[in-house]
Amino acid sequence: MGSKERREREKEQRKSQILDVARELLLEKGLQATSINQIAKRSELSVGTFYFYYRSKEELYVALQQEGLDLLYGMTTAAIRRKRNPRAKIHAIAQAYLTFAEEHRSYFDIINFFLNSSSEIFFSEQLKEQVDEHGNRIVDVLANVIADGIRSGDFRPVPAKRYALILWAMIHGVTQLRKLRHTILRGEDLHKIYTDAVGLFIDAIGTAGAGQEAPTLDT
Amino acid sequence: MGSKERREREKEQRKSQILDVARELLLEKGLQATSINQIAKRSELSVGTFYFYYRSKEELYVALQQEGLDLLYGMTTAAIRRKRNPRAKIHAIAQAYLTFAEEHRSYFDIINFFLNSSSEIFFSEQLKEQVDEHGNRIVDVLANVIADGIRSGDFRPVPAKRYALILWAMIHGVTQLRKLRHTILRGEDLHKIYTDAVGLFIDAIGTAGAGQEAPTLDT
Amino acid sequence: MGSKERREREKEQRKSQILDVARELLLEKGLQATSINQIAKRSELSVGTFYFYYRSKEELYVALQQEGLDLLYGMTTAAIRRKRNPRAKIHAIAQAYLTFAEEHRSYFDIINFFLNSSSEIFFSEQLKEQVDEHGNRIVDVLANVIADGIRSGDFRPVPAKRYALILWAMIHGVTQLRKLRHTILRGEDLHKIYTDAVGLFIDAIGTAGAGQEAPTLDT
Amino acid sequence: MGSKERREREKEQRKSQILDVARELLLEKGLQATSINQIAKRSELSVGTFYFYYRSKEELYVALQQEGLDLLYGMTTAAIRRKRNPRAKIHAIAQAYLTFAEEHRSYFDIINFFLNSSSEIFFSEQLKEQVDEHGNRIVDVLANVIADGIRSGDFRPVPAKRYALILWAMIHGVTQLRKLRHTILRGEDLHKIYTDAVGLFIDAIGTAGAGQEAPTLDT
DNA sequence: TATGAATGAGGTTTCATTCAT
DNA sequence: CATGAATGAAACCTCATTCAT
Repeated sequence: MGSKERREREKEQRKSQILDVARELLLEKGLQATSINQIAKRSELSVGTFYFYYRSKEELYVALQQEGLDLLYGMTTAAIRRKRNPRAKIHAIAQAYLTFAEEHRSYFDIINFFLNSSSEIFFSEQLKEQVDEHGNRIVDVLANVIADGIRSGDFRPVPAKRYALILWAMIHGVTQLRKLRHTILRGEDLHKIYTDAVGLFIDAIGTAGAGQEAPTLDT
Repeated sequence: MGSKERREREKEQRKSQILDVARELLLEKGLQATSINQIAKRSELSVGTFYFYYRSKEELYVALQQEGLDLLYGMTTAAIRRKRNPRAKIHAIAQAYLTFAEEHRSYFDIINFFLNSSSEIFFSEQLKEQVDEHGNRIVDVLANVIADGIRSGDFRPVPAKRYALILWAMIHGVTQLRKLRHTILRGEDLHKIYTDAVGLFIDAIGTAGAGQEAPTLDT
Repeated sequence: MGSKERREREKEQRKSQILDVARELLLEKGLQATSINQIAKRSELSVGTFYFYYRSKEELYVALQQEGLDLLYGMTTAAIRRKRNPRAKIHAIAQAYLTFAEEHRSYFDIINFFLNSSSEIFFSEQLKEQVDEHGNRIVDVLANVIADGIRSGDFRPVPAKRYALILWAMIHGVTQLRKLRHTILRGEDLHKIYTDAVGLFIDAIGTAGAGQEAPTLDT
Repeated sequence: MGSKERREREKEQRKSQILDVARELLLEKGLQATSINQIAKRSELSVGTFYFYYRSKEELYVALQQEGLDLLYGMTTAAIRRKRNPRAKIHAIAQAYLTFAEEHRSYFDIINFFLNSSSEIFFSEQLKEQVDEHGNRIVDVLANVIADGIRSGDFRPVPAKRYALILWAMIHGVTQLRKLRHTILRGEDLHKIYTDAVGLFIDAIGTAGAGQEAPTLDT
């Protein structure tokens, strides 16, 4: 009786295996240079089989995106679990973002791809919405942290969602600087920039009185 | 022997015409979908002639990048020319950046492309350095404004270059949000986010005493 | 042991359902663009099941053809049932053919496909014979009408089968003109052409004396 | 100076060579089974080069069609050149049509393809008009012959164009019967059917008085 | 009976680049 | 300087069919 379920499970596993290979290749050769044929070959599947699991390259990208965003979401929520202090929470989230970008570069790249206008042409409206829904959850986490901070008196009463977006944009922007580490960033320490950026944000929305103790940065 | 110079000048004009067409196509079809053959056809040149002026597609992209960065540099310096107040200068620069992104989207897209890791694979080390040199000038402008502000007592004594990078990353990050305007940003005003972001930066590095008069935002 | 018969009946129903879907898709996307996978999906069957009912695509086409020819045969015989006058019978048959082509386009298209030399390569000799047998019945109906007309003195003593073939070829040829209605036929009324064509045939084989009363055309 | 012209001429030759190969393959394997890759290979060209000469498969088909229709037009006009008698002219045209279908089967098949509804999906409106224009010239030849016959008193005053279409449809329909020569046509002589069909048409529109001398059929 | 995963050759088309003229 | 024909690998995707379950 459970054979149908097992089949279903195996199918999901296959899809997941394909995603693994795709991520691997993405990391090696970049998004543009990775082709379905390559993915199929390294997956030890025929091209036809690939297309049995994913209707198109587009759909593969979307799946990759969602997986990446889900991972990031997990890392984000895990990061704030043990923190009580809103300032510490924000630092922790930022740190998680950086870790994500460094240790899961292929995911980060594909998220970046979606933020490029190439994607506006490449993806259908429907798929973009699916993706962004996943992204939204992450912004919501940030917004909640900020809202909590406001309630606790740590932060000034700023519009929580708007400032969550600013924070995310800043973090993401700084992370992108990584690409310039051999040129424009020469002589600068990316991690310092990162910490300062987050500190700057907290300073700006923090109230004077509240806890200025050094943030405990734990990876 | 002015004929040699004239030839040189004509050559530059040709190259510039090709760039114009390339930008046009980029805007219409996106970077991936634009081919050399298309560029040649619309330029009313043969492919061969294209390859006389540019050794490869790579070189064309680099030229496009540099042109874009030069334009951005011009807009940036023009923006601060009439401002005396460091805070106003920063607002002006940010505004210029937004204008650049909106009115010269093809340039902005190609800058974005360079910030993607696709570029790390696509471009040779040498060319990347060329490009980044141009980018550096813009960061320098920002750093100078911050340094000036520190000297005048408007800003706290932060490391100027580092904070210039932070500011740039933030501005760039917020500008990228544009792609999400139909989904995650629904209900939010991108311009407000933008202004708040810059304000936040200035607040954070500003000294308490100095000019809090409303910044005069002129396009 | 009616269960065996019931199974047989159900099997026929299934085959018929598949044919319905196939016809539907044929009408929508054309013959070339319709694939077994699509047919299976829309039939809510698996591909495997499709291949249980039809050994190959070829066999499906043949079934479709036969179904179409049977329908046409039915319409043809129905058309002449109430007519007494041989001339009226021929008009009625022609009219039925036109109705068939217009209201069952997918059948008409597939008949046309068989008349193309593609079919000579595509189909096995055996299957072609099967198909043509069905087609033959229709020619026979025509031949009988002509033979009747000869016996009754309405028509000259022409070779009945040969003239049946001519009539059919003419009718079929005129029906094909439909495809040219927007170009070559501009300004011409296809129905008039049709009526004149049939009239021409009857005139040519008709004897001078016999009933020249206006043919009663009823759909 | 003439080098440009020579280039142009060579280009036309190449296109023509490609058409030759395409026709050859069409004859061997049928339209559906002939692929661009095959055409390129047998032309001893790369696929890329094929696409330099023809923008798409569609365009190749159209070229083939036009070439075929032009050939048919030539054969048609040549056929009536030496004939004075309108009846003889019509016989000659019909004969030319049959010769065309038998000796240039690939052209005939592709004309047939255009008359199928597959083409309605496959071809763009614009290309269809181009093709039909070429087809129109042939119908015009027929219409002129009929009009002449009416003027000379050989034929009754029928609408020339309409009857030209009927004649063409009949001829074409009869020619299609060829495919059935092993099945439905068993025991019938296609040539006799053909002659009778044309004779039938002439009888029907001919006036009683005019020349009933046996038509001189010359290939 | 029924399923649906798997195949892999083959489909059309695009691409950056070269080179003889 | 300029041309544009030629390349051929590689892109994405579809197809009829099979077979273990």
